[in-house]
Amino acid sequence: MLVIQNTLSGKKEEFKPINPPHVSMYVCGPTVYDYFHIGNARSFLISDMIRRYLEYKGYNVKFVMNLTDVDDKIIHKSKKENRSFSQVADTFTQAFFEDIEKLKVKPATLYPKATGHISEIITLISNLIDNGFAYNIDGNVFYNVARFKDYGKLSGKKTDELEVGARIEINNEKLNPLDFALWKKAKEDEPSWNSPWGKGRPGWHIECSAMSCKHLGDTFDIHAGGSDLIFPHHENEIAQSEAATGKPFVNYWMHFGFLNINEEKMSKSLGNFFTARDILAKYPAEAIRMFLFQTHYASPLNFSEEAIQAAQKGLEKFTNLVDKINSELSAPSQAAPMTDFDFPTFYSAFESTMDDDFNSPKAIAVLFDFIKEVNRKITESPSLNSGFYLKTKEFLEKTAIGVFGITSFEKEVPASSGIEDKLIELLLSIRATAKKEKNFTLADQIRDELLNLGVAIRDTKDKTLFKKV
RNA sequence: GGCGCUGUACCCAAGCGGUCUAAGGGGAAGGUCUGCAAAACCUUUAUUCGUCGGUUCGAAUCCGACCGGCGCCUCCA
Repeated sequence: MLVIQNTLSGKKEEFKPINPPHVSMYVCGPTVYDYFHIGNARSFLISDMIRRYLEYKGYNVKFVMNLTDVDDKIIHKSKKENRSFSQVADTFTQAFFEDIEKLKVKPATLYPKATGHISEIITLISNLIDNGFAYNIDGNVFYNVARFKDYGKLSGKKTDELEVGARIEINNEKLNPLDFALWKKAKEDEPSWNSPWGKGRPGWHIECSAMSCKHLGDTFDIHAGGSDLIFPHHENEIAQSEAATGKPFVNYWMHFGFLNINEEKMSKSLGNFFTARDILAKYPAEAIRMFLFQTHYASPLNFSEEAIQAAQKGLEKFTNLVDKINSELSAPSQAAPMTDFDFPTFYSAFESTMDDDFNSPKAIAVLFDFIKEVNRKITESPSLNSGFYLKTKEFLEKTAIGVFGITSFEKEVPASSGIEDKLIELLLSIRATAKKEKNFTLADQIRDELLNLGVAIRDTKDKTLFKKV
């Protein structure tokens, strides 16, 4: 039984999709005004992991991630760089897709864009005005928070208390400082669309209501995002959607902890960030994923290169076993008796852990236990039935690869594979001869100098493996 | 000011009232294997969970106070 910590109730609840085996899931995606940073990446990777685990469970997941491609930051950047807002958005949309692919994120079912849904947005705003939940003041349309009695139910905020502490610049046009823009009247040199209220563009929150409704329906299963979106963004989405449809908007709200740096939230405005690109240039996607999944999604996580390196080191246990399996399966031995190994226990340990609100750190601990147990078998008996290796491979494919994407059975083909690998093989065969002749000085010299060149080698019984480091 | 999260070994981190004399990873130390390495395996590395009280037969887990860290209330994943 899968349970999910639901922000709406503040409790763990059993997950019951509206229409099983289908699951509808919406995650707030990027505003495409810059490269995303590793903190943003955390959200993308956590939602990827959640989606993958739901699929592991047999659900058919419709996973929608929006792209905010018109907004103040994009406009600001376009003015600064003297480009059109759509050029800026296109550039960083493309960069977004490049980066998530490198991070081995499984593509969402749909990536709807705000600018592709202007008519849906206008229809939704009209609906809200007609029902008295919104008002138009000189081409600016605002949501009337006071009209929505459940306002604050997600974030636990009370409207009267908010007003007290609010440092919002008071906009006299609004009836209430908490009211937020649904439609922003066009200014000079700003992108705009025609609407019943004149030229303008959508406010930030309305796009998510419009797009999630269009692609997932009035009520859907899971809506997720970073904790900083709880208020006001998700609170406002609820207000908009539920006022418009009269139905519950979302059944399960999930919120992710921040990625901190020096114990402070990583953010663009603080300037204390690393882009995912920068990190990907130094570390493989698997190491980044491992680093992130070794902490529970809702907890804050402090970023440090040491931590990524520790994760990468731990990952070697996976790759070493994968290499071993690959080499065993390339020369299968059916002869040995079938190995006695309790796969079902590991599957159920993995599942019961992940079923508990996606406890990935504990699930990864299960995987390490599994690896240790497999290695112990291998150590005990020199020759094992290939069926054992096949089942081991299948386990890793379903869990470590299918859910976490932290290793792979496919060999990465390096760009310069041709002659380079052949030269290494040549050196290794010379070294093998040297070893046979007990010329260990030469053998060690070859090993040391290969290592200096970034090639680590490892002798096994019948052959020598190498990998580039 | 309001609301919320958090403090576990050298570092990261799970733990959701009893199986905790507390998983897992990194690091460190010793051993087996190996020509030597590497990998793998074995052993060791918190009688203790920020501090002090309380509830309970029983608490890292619940309650209170205090100390420290963070976040939201304004764009932010």
